[in-house]
Amino acid sequence: MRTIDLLKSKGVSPSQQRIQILEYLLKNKIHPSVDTIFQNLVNQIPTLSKTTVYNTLALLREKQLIQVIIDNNEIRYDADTEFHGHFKCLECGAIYDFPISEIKIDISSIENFQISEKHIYYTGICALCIKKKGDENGNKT
Amino acid sequence: MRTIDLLKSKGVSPSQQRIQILEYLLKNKIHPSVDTIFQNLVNQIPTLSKTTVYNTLALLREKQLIQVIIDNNEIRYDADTEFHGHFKCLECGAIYDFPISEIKIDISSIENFQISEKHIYYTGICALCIKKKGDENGNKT
DNA sequence: TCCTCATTTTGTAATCATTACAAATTTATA
DNA sequence: TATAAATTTGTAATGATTACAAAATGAGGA
Repeated sequence: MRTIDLLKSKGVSPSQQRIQILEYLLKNKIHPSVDTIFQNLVNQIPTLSKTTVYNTLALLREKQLIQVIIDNNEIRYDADTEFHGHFKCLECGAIYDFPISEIKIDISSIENFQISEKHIYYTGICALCIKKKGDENGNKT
Repeated sequence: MRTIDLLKSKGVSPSQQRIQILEYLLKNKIHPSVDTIFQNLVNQIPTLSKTTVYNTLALLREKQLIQVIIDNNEIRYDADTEFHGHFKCLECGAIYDFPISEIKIDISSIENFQISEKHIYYTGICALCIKKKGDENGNKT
């Protein structure tokens, strides 16, 4: 589906800014921050304001066209709205996706609760960074 | 185990500030923020500085004596280090614990990754707030 | 086409949690 | 007691996010 129709299907009028921001997220699956999105789009839309990026992302989130990753210092964005987990590498800062096939929770403690968002967020060191560190140590002596 | 021994067992020298902060978390299972902790302890330790609270919590987290809940606007703290999920009510702000009996992830995408923290964070509206809202609507007309 | 109203965008100025940093205090050790 | 190390403290940044009002844009009717 075209980005315009995606927006329309959720009742969002497709302004240039909204189209470009959503399109950026659909094409760049790097879980960018507000600042990354802004820096990458301000070339194409020279008048773009960071407030617009904030406003638009809040709207897209509300309409469930995107989901957010609550990171330590900032929020990162993901156009993949399927339920999945995120892994943040504390070394290089990259955020990886990983699938979740099943999660069993004892529902009794939050029975009758109305759930709106589910976040699965792991932190640690990714394989690339572990290897990099190992190599560095190996080169010593 | 006494709080002092708990600290010692992880190699943390048990200063008054550290004892009181950890003890506060052990006794008040409300997932408090830095500010809540500070406000509640400054009566007992009049010289207490917010920086100390930050420093201490970072230390306790590093030593795995506590875990953190990465909330939208701030970090909240939990002395229960067992793996479990958190539910944040967007209406009243309370954070509930819930047990997780099993979580199956397709490990292949993050194979050989070194995991240090796992966060399971749901948001929505808790049963109390749903009921409250229902009652309010019922009282109308 | 022009006018008017509603929507969207923009820029600036707050807000607020967190961090940086260096001085002051406390504790441990010789 | 004297000295060094560890801990605490206060103040000043930092930086993401929000508030808010003005400016720009777009839709619909006369």
